[in-house]
Amino acid sequence: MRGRGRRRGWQQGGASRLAMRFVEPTLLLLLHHRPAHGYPLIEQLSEYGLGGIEPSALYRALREMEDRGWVVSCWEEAGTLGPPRRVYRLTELGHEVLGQWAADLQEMRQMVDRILASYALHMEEGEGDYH
Amino acid sequence: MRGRGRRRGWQQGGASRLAMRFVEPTLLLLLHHRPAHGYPLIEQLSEYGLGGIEPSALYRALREMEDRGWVVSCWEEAGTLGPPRRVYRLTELGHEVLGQWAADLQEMRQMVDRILASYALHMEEGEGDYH
DNA sequence: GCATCTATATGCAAGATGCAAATAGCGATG
DNA sequence: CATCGCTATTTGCATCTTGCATATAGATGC
Repeated sequence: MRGRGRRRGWQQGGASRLAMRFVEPTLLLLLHHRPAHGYPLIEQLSEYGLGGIEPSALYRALREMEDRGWVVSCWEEAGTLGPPRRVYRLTELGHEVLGQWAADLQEMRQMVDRILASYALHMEEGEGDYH
Repeated sequence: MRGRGRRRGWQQGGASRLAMRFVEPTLLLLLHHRPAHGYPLIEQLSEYGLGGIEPSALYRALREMEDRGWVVSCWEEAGTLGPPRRVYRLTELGHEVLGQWAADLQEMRQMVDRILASYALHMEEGEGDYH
């Protein structure tokens, strides 16, 4: 993997910590789509705007999700392009958690919309002044 | 302040940590609207869906924003309903940071849209199954 | 053999968070 | 005036999270 998926734009400053919070639900979504091992998920996350995640953070997130019973893993020894792969698969519990995350993200989106609307309104009125 | 603004709904589990990330930009927005001290901001945050924030977390966030030069504070001794108030006011730098936050939140909103759209699509196709 | 890519894991310092508690001024009630 | 409840801010601390470096190691091509 080359220098692709570096962090840029919104993923800096306070927003970078914000981005990390979306790793968990996005992993659930990707694993809901199909079972996978960690390494390619790094690239897939960047397609969702989560580029540049630390590999260690990703692997730790997957292990923790397994501890919670949201996923289960097994080793794939043959046919890899390197060492064995730990392949994760969503459980029924993980499926439920994903559903809850989807609901939470919708509520969160409404909150963000409220913030942005309030900001836009105030910019319009105040012509971008500060006091 | 009575029992209002307790945490509920989306602000539980992983999403509660997510919510914390919006405290900083929301404070910038509220202080952009008008200068204020910490205590009433607790209630105002809950109007933006950030109810139940720990007072200590709020006060620490304000102090840190001051360390970074995004706000300045002064003491209001007279006319309070209790002890002196530390009143915060947005600086020009804070105004710029708020603008950056607004841009970041818009990008983040797009990311969430992509996640939710992908989830909805997959639910439609798979009838909510997991594999 | 050696470099490179694939693949996962650990260790640690620094930073963020939750919860409890300390401090203290003000107003109302008895 | 003693006390209660609300207003108001701060500190301490244990724990959790994060970023960064590093260890390990199989596969492939030169």
